[in-house]
Amino acid sequence: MAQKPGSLPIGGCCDTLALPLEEQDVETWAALCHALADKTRVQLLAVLCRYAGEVCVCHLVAAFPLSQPTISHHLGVLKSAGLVRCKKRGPWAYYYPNWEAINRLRQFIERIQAQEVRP
Amino acid sequence: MAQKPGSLPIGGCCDTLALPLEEQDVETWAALCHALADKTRVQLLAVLCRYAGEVCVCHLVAAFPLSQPTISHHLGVLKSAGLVRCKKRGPWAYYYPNWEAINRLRQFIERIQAQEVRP
DNA sequence: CTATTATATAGATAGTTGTCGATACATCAA
DNA sequence: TTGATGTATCGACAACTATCTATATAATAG
Repeated sequence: MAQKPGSLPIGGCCDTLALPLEEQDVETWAALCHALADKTRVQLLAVLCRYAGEVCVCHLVAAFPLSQPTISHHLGVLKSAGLVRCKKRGPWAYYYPNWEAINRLRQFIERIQAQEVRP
Repeated sequence: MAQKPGSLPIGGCCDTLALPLEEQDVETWAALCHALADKTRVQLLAVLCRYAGEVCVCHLVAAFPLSQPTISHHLGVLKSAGLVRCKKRGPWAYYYPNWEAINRLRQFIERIQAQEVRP
């Protein structure tokens, strides 16, 4: 078969394609994206950021056309990913964004974007 | 039951919690995150960005411990989400990042982050 | 044309996830 | 204590997904 025309000098010297990201980073970023891979959770995080400080779960349940257990589930997913935290006061639970995790997500995008070669 | 202590003046005037994001934006961002909600796809996008221009699929298949159809599947998911594009030259397929979509993802994070109140 | 190679698609399967109703747990009022 | 309310958990089910093998499609070499 023909010599590949666009055959890249991959890595500059060899034919082996190096994976740029370390396993742990891949794990972290995939987990963060996974937590935001659902429309309800994207909107939930946006609400928490918009009304940060804290938002009571009962308000969230009222704002979404979903059952209370489902909202609780989505909040749990966001919390497991570290994107939000919560504290309980009396019988109420208040969720709020974890800006550090959100920042990690932005750094991921920026690291990817840093590879772009602009004209 | 007791008056809620942390009861927020949500929205400033009423008890209804407004959803900050429009349906279409939520859809877009969830779809982008969904495409990156998998370790293999995160690494794939990183590789494509690192070696942009273009990367031949056969190199990708060689670099990952997964079957060729599985790599093809993941590239298809990234392509459906608009994060990458591809062109065929002869029998080879070359994938490359779509920086515009990656930028949309960064704008999402930034819009979320813009709500943060710094001390 | 035939054989070979690169890639995509199809089909199957095990595992995951979003959703709900039912229920348990915790907190507070009375 | 009893009842009411806010929240989390459980169990179930349908839908989706990551992966594989097998196969189809496309392009090129001989």
